[in-house]
Amino acid sequence: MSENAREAILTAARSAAQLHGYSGINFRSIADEIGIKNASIYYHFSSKAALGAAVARRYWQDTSTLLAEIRAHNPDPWQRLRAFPSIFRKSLENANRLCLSSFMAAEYEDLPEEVLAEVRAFADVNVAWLTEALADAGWGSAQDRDRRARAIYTAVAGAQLIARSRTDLHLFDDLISSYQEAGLIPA
Amino acid sequence: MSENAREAILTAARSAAQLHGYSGINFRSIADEIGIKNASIYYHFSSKAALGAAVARRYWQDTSTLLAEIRAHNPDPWQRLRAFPSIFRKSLENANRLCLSSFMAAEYEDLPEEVLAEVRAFADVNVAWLTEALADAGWGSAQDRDRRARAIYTAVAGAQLIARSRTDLHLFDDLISSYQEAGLIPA
DNA sequence: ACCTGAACACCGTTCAAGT
DNA sequence: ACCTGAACACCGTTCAAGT
Repeated sequence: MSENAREAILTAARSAAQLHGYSGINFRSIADEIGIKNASIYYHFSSKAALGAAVARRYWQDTSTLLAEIRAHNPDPWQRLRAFPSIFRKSLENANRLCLSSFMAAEYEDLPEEVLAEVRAFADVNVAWLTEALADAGWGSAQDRDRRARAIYTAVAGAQLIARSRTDLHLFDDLISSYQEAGLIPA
Repeated sequence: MSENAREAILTAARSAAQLHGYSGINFRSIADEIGIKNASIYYHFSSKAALGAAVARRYWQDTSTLLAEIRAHNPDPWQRLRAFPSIFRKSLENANRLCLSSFMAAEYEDLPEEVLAEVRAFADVNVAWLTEALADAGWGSAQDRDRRARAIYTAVAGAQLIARSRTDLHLFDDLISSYQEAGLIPA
């Protein structure tokens, strides 16, 4: 049960964090969910900060894997750029969940530094992936690509946030289409 | 002290909410700050939900006033569109505060319905103002304008969220410039 | 009309104690 | 090695009580 308990805690904490944020990670609820006592969580994670950092680290690592799969399945860089928003869409499809990193960006003032570092890593992974796709597409200069990659990531994260507040997947799709029509996301 | 206490509570709660969210509105801290006891807040607001709704309502009303001033000072609709992001920039300048509505959009799952209604009103006010500016500029069809207004509002809110997580005003300016260069914000 | 103290169930955290 | 019970200071909320 040792490795299993640790994994079960991580899974439950991530699910809670995408719904309620870092501040909404509740040790008693998580413990109940996986059938241990809340004090037991401290055997696996030294503090809420440590648990939060572990959740955020695992989150960007999983996202990095997903992005690598999209890259592997889509040799055409333009297709990759079109596929990028699908990761954010999947969160909304999954019980209206928000990107963990967006939630934690909002909670910036209350986050321990070790958690913040992982939040920044998530953004970096996404921006690097987009930059590479733009480069493969032969789009713009190196500096232009970095700027545009940040703009795309930011706008898509914003679309997820706003669509969530209306529980409206169609609004998300519509915002992404608008970005594409406007030329923000090259197509 | 009666009207003053109510106003003082609203001001302190708004400040806290832009830094820590709805869940971070703390009755004991607010009471300390304005020199009353936490139980006294319930004389002015029947619950945390009622206080949160009052804060969010006041917030979109104040924003609506600010937007009207920008409109009054900028007869040129293109100038108005360029000025729009300045409201979100001011929040960041003010101790890295986030748009209350963005924070509450993240907290969607934990918000009482009466608070959510005010969050939606904030987005509506912003989108309506942008739609009007696009119309005055003779930009697109009525349907295009509504879609584009939503996209601009969403992307700017996203830029504020991401720039906040790096405490980086320059990043905010850079993202807005990218939006303009990409043509998302007509210039 | 406006405010307070004391109590409630709830949080993260600690720690000595169990197996 | 892994888990627990009991305690701590903290939260939103209630309510009877003060002026």
